Parts: sequence; structure tokens; C-alpha cells
Amino acid sequence: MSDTKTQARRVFEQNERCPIRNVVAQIGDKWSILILFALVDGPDRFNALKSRIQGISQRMLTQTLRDLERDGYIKRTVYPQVPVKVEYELTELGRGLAKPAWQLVSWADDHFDEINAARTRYDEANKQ
Amino acid sequence: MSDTKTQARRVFEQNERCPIRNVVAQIGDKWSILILFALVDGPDRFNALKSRIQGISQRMLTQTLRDLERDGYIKRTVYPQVPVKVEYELTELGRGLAKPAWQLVSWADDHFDEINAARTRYDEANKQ
DNA sequence: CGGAATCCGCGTAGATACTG
DNA sequence: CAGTATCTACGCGGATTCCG
Repeated sequence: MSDTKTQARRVFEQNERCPIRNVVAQIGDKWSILILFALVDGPDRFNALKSRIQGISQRMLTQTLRDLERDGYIKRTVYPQVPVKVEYELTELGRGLAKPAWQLVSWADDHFDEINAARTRYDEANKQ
Repeated sequence: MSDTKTQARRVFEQNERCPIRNVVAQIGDKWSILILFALVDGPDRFNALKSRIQGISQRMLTQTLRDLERDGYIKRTVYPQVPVKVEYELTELGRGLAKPAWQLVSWADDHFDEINAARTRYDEANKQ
């Protein structure tokens, strides 16, 4: 509880070192979580990921993979054959992140109907 | 585990009804989580929130509060006095969301040094 | 196959001014 | 006090083209 308090205070620091602002900024983007979950079952190749994650562009897949690699969540391995083969896999850190991330998404899934109901109610009450 | 599999498959649906894309889009923005955590200890007023959450603008606070209210995470109460007093508080749903969200942030906090180390290592290896 | 580079539109979010 | 309204800019992200 005192530990919780300590962290709660840090929530509102504008600081670059605020873990909340940092992690939300990093994995709160459009594709990070999706890529993370795409790799929980094992390594995969670039184009395989691209076709599994509907709607992602080549550009964003490359860019997001780089960012995740930079933060240590993903390991990139190049097999120097022709044509080249590149595999991406979660690191220990990446698998660690996937757990609480999954808890959150799982909660969202369980309460999806409830959220949609609230949305409809709100829109109904505030419509023209 | 079979339950996990079922959800894992739904990860990659481009569908609007995909809970992952939905929740990430909603609370993955710059301020939602911060506001959520700002209210876990009890209700608070608009300007009090504004000064507690460093760097947020009036516009974004209003807008994000509306979005959270729409999804049922927050209840807005107006006390018709002069000047008017408006209080925001978490709903049961909001408190429910705060739990897994806190787990995630807590994990990020615990591994913040490790992530920063990976970043430095990556930048070092790829600098020029 | 797995990118890099470039161009560009559109939405998010900041700043500012005004209001019940 | 708690907003609304408007204007603007910056960057996210999509589409396209080219390359080792």
C-alpha cells in the first residue's frame, strides 16, 4: 500500500522518467500490443506477421518492430540466405510485458458489452 | 488456455468489435490512464485535476473526461451553486479497469531501468 | 523477402480567447 | 469555476516507389 502510494505520486510527474507516461506512449500506439500478442506463440517472419495483422502497412510494421526491439521486447534475427529470412521473437522482457498487457485486454474483452452499453446510453442521452 | 486461444485469434481482426484494438484506441491515448489513476483515491474537481495532472490542457482534460464518461468509466456530477462545482469520480467499471491498468504500469515501473538499458544499448549499437 | 525513402493527408492536441 | 469555440501545427500513419 505504501508502495502503491509511492507509485501513485509518480503518476503525475511530467518528467520523462515517469514510467506511466513512458509505457503508455510506447505501447499505447496503434500496433505495438497487436505485434506483441502476435509473437507470444513463437517467432515469426516479417511478411507472415504482416499478413496476420490485418490492416498494418509495411512501413508501420517495420517501424513498430524497430521500436519494440529498441526497448528490448523483441529480438531480431537475420538468416543470411537468398532471399533473406528475418525472424522476430519475444525476449524474456517482452514475454513479461505480455502478461499484464493480456490481463488488461482480457478485462476489456470481458466488459466489452458493458462499455458499449454505456456508450449507447451516453449517445442517446446527448443526441440532438 | 483454450479460452486464451480463443481470444488470441480475435487479436488480429480488423473488426471494429475487436476488443484489443478498441481498448488500446480508447485508453492508450496520452491522458486517459493518467486521469483514471488521478481518480482512484476518490472524486475530484475539474481544476483540481488539471493542476494535479501536469501538462494537460483544459481542452484535453475536458475531452478525455467526456470520452471516459461516455464509456462508463467516470461519473460526472454538477452541483448547481455559484460558481458551479463539478465533480468527477470513477464508476464501478472505472475502478475495475484501473486494476489491470495498474498491473501494467506497475510492471513498467519495475522494469523501467531494464528498458532504458536496452534503449541505450540499441542506440549505442546503431549510432553514427 | 524484407526492408528504406519519399510524399502527403488527416486527425490529435496545443494555444488562445471568450462565456454561463 | 468549468467549460466552449476557433485556429493552427505537428506528427502519425497510409500509399507508393525503389533497393540489396
